[in-house]
Amino acid sequence: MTETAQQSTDQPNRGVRLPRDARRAQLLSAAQDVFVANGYHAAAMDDIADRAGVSKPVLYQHFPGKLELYLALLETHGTELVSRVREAIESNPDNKQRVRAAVGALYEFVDREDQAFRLVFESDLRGEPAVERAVEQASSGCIDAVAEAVTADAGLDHERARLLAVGLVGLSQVTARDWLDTENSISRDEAVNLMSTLAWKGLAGFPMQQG
Amino acid sequence: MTETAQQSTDQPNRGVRLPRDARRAQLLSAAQDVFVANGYHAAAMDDIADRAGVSKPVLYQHFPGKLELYLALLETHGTELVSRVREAIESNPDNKQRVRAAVGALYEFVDREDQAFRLVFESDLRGEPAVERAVEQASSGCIDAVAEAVTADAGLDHERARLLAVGLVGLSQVTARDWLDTENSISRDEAVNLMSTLAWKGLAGFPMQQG
DNA sequence: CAAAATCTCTACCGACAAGTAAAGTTGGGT
DNA sequence: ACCCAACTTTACTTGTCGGTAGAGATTTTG
Repeated sequence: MTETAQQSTDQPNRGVRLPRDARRAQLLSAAQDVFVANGYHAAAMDDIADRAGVSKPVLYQHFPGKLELYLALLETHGTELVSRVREAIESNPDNKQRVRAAVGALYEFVDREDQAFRLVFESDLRGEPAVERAVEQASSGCIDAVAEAVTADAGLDHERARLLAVGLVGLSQVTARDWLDTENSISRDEAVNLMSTLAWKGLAGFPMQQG
Repeated sequence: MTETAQQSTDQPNRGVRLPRDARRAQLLSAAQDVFVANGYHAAAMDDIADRAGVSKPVLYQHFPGKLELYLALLETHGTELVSRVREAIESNPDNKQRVRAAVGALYEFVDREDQAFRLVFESDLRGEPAVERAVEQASSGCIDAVAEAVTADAGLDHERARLLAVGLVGLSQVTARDWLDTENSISRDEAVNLMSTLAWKGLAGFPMQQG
């Protein structure tokens, strides 16, 4: 039994009091649903409060404003993603399998039920430094993780290795989103296989190319 | 005394009448600057009018609303991009050079002075069907062009070829943007070389993989 | 040179959403 | 059972921005 049950569409539990942590978690969850569905701008604080079965001031007792609420989600999922990618890479000895694991981690993140990736990869809030920083942090976290693994193997200097890493992460991210949009598509495993093979074969061209 | 000579402080041409087409073009240019700099939401119609040295009602005599103005730019640059990619592919006989030309076209587009790519690749307007359609059209236009070239060469079925094409386009697009952000970086040509090599070597792994 | 048509500007309206103050309500401690 | 404290809610304020009406200027035409 989930004591912090979500109020999806109706609000049967309006008025019930929750411990502070549970309430905060519930608000975050509701906010995520609304932000994912509508984007930052179209998401109204009223919508979020309604979704949580709560009124607006309650929201403002837990978060100082809309931006902070958004940032809390963004940072959580950003670091989450970076962790998953790092784990995937570090828990595999072989470099080829590392690439596959990294691509797999990206796909898994995109395939999550809560669609958290839309916050990180499709944020519609621009010009806000804190947001750009959070997104940049997630992005460069993944890139650095891949770049480290690639540098040694491909025998490239840091700058070029990083560009390759950017390519691999971008490739995974974009294809993962496309794969998700294409409903009746091939299985996730096969998509990951295709992409990691593409990446690996591509990388294989480089040591001899440079040295 | 009552000279309205204040005109020349910011916008020297304030008050000057222009033929309809010229005015429209100027407005589009101003709008692009503002949309690129601030994104859709933060761009105010007043800003655009000011930037064009014109007042707001003039804007509304040429475009029925903010959305239509935005769409006009989006569609123009979207089709422009697709054309460039198609040209790049079709004007090269060799498949390897086709890949390089396609990647080069993406980089060129991103490297344009007016930064039009930010409208197509970083649009912060979501939920508006017309916008999603325009972006989708640009995206799929590029993808299809690449997919056609890839299908024959790699001996893959349509679905997998398309996924690969998505990967190549995504790879180019993401790395191009990253390359642009990294000021003191390697030259565009070398970046294009790196990426198209990565793509080509990666693709080379596929005919034998499947057949 | 004068008058009208046309273009442009200043000033305004209304909608919408973030954030808040004060009233109302519920539950826990004694 | 009662009262206090914390939690919730209703209802409001405020600021911003898309869009518009009517006044003012300028070029063209008779």
